[in-house]
Amino acid sequence: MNAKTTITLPREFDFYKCLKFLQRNEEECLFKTDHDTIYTSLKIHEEVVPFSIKALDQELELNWSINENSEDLKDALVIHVKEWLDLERDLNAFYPKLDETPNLKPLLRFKGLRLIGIPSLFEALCWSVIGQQINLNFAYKLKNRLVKAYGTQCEYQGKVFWHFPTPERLLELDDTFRESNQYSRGKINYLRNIAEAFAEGYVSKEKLKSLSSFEERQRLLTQIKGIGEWSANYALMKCLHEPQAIPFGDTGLTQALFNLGLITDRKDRYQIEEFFKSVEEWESYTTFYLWYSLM
DNA sequence: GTCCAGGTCATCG
DNA sequence: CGATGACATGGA
Repeated sequence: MNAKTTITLPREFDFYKCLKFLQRNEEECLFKTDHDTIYTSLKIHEEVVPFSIKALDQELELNWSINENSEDLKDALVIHVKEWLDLERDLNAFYPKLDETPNLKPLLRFKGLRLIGIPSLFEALCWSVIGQQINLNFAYKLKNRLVKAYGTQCEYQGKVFWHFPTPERLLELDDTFRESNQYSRGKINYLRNIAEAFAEGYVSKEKLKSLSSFEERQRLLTQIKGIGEWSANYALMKCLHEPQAIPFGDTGLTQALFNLGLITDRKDRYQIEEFFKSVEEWESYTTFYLWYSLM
């Protein structure tokens, strides 16, 4: 049996700009897209539920298959999609900031783009480790192999995609997998460290949310070996939509800032800190728009 | 062949 | 402390 619901869209929202970001790499396996729909999955009560998100004029239409214990499935899906696509944020305070800073005006052409997140903290941290130090194409290849070896396959409306592995599954990572899949020793160790932290309950999204300051949240994450400042801030930005989470050291970020003439020395952290003072409270949104400017 | 990609850690001086 | 090298691989 099929079920559906809709989400009314906020004012500043452009589905196709978001879709372009989602379509940036063909190796992406956690969701699939076509011209107006996203196909993906959400885990609820230990069950992976595939569903679709279709863009209509004024709303998004969610579709999924009904099963026995899906009482609160609808609410969970709506909350998840709102979080993933950051639909609740009021962007009206952001665009004046871009308009006021001369070199940021080019970013106004991305109006309606939302900060596409990674609602699962575990996945966000693993993805940050996979992306460390290598180019994005290679990172997507590595993620693809990891997910297909340890994740869950889904099929919905004729599309095939995957759900990210659990921490318990990634505890199984070993040298056999490493050697045949071109992972470095470092990445495997780091992924295992993250998996351990989650399996033991030492790190969780709930725990992170209960901390009262950015510094405390950053500290909890960087206690995992393999999660440095860049990875912690990346995860805080993509998972908690933390406004002040700036992924310092990010080559894409510095490249974009340099392209727009906002910094003159790509290695000068001070210049980057100074720049971000001009977009206070919107640091992560600006970062996301800067990344988008590179696509 | 060299250098750099959505970095991090261990090991120096 | 700050500097340096290793890490796996592919593309420019």
